[in-house]
Amino acid sequence: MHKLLIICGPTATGKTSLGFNLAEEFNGEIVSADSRQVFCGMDIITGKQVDSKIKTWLIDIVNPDQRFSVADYYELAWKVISDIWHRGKLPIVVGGTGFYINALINGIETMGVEPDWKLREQLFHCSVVSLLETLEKIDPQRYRRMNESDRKNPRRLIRAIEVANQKSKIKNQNEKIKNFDSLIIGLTLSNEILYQRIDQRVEERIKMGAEDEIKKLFAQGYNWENSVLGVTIGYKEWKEYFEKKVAKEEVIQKWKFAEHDYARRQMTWFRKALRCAQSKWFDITKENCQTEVENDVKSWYS
RNA sequence: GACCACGUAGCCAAGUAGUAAGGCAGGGGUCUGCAAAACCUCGAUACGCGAGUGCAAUUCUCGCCGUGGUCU
Repeated sequence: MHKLLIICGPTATGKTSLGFNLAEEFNGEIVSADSRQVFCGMDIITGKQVDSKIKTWLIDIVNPDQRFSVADYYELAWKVISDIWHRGKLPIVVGGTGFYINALINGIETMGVEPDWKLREQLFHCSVVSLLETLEKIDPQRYRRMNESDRKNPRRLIRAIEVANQKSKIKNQNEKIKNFDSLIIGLTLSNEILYQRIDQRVEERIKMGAEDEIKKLFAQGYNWENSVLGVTIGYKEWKEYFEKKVAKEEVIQKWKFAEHDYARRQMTWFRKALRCAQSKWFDITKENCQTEVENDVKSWYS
């Protein structure tokens, strides 16, 4: 059976470096699972890393003003993975976007129901209550399945209505499930140290020219509204700075906090994912972490 | 040294004679085509110290300490 290695974990845990090492050792290629590194020109702030010897796929594949979603990721990622398999190499999925990784492994049943942008725009102005009423009317089952959190989430409600409108397009789950042997490696460490690492990395990115990167993107015609910049950590925090409303120090602090928050959300995702599949956590602050991972992969791969 | 102001959770910050908003930070969670998004949820027994008046003080009075400012 084909093998698929997956490396996940919150930001700033060294997933990419580990990926490169393992790729070298096991004749692999990297398949990125990162919802922001797909965008061209967003390099420093999203933390893109390249290795001259190791091929990395699914980085720099669209422009910041183009739409990209899990569905796109799913299609592309499987295409790439199949290709790597055909060439007799090991695909190593590396990334922090839990949603993408989860979709890749388990498939998405409503995939195939494309976004109805007209509908979305229409419903955008509706209150949560009226969205709920609409959904309850057209798809009571879905309504009942939703939890407290999702019922108050307009974005999810709108999507649910969108799906309900095109129910016939929901694909059979089985079609989407691929057959492969996967090993998931999760990287962790205590929040305290993780936050220190994040803060340090933010400082480094500023030194590397984060501010200039944003200016360059502006110069290319991208702005907070027409691109993904306005909803991306490390970029959106600068908005008020460029509007001369806040000092740079404040931007930096907000950026750090946003990364902490993001790391926490990533962890809740991975905690769940790693509970079921064939997977294992590694504490990167442990001395022999790297060796342990290598041994695990070795015994799984052979 | 004198005068004035202030002293509320890790930080910022409201407020009241009957034991106290909110924000940030922090923790937990949701998740099936925007996911670095969007959304849900949870704390902490915080009113500088001492005395006085009051049924009752964080809230009033006095003293002390601390911080900031003004003045000679």
